Amino acid sequence: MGIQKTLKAIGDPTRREILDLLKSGEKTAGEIGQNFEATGATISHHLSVLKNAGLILDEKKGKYIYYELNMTVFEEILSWVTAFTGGNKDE
Amino acid sequence: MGIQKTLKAIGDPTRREILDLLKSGEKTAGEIGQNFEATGATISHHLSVLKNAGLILDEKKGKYIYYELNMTVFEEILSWVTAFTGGNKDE
DNA sequence: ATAACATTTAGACAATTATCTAAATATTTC
DNA sequence: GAAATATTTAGATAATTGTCTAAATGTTAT
Repeated sequence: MGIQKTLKAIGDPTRREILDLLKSGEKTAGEIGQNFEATGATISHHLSVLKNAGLILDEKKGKYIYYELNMTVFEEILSWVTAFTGGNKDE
Repeated sequence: MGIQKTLKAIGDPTRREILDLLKSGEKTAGEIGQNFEATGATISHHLSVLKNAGLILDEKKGKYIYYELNMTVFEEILSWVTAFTGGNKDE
């Protein structure tokens, strides 16, 4: 997937807030959107960027789409950072 | 300084390459620039963004300006990531 | 002092991005 | 099947960003 998209994705404050919300468990697009003043379309766009960056996963359940964090990709970010701080992770 | 500037700064590939170059020790703006096709002005701009984000420090030595990594801020990024991965940042 | 060198700053431009409104798609309920 | 609900997609626009050239600043050497 590449670290570029991922690091770019977390550079936006709205998207980081979405990630923070998902810390407490999966949520629908609507539930996420309720925490912001932006329109649903805008939140949908951010969700799309996060998904495309691998940071979140989506699962369709009937009328709703549930989003949740994808820990795997957070580990990749961790690897990138620890390559600087010295604490050695894979690669 | 705030994590926003920092995460935004590492979202650009040229800037990440600059950070990678500095892993092996401090370098002048000119030395850094030699690794890219971009003009000196462009590299200078990226150095300015990185410095403003706290990721690098600069020290003027006569005719040259030396840049080096600022580990402190990398630790901040690490904290942000580990808040997701559940890893304990206090140990 | 003047020239040469190292780097930044200023101003301009094109590409990218965040946001909006309106329309489209998909699912459930009546 | 039509209406209601949840979410995305399309198209437009304004703000941000990466890059360039040209000019400015600061330093060293002649």
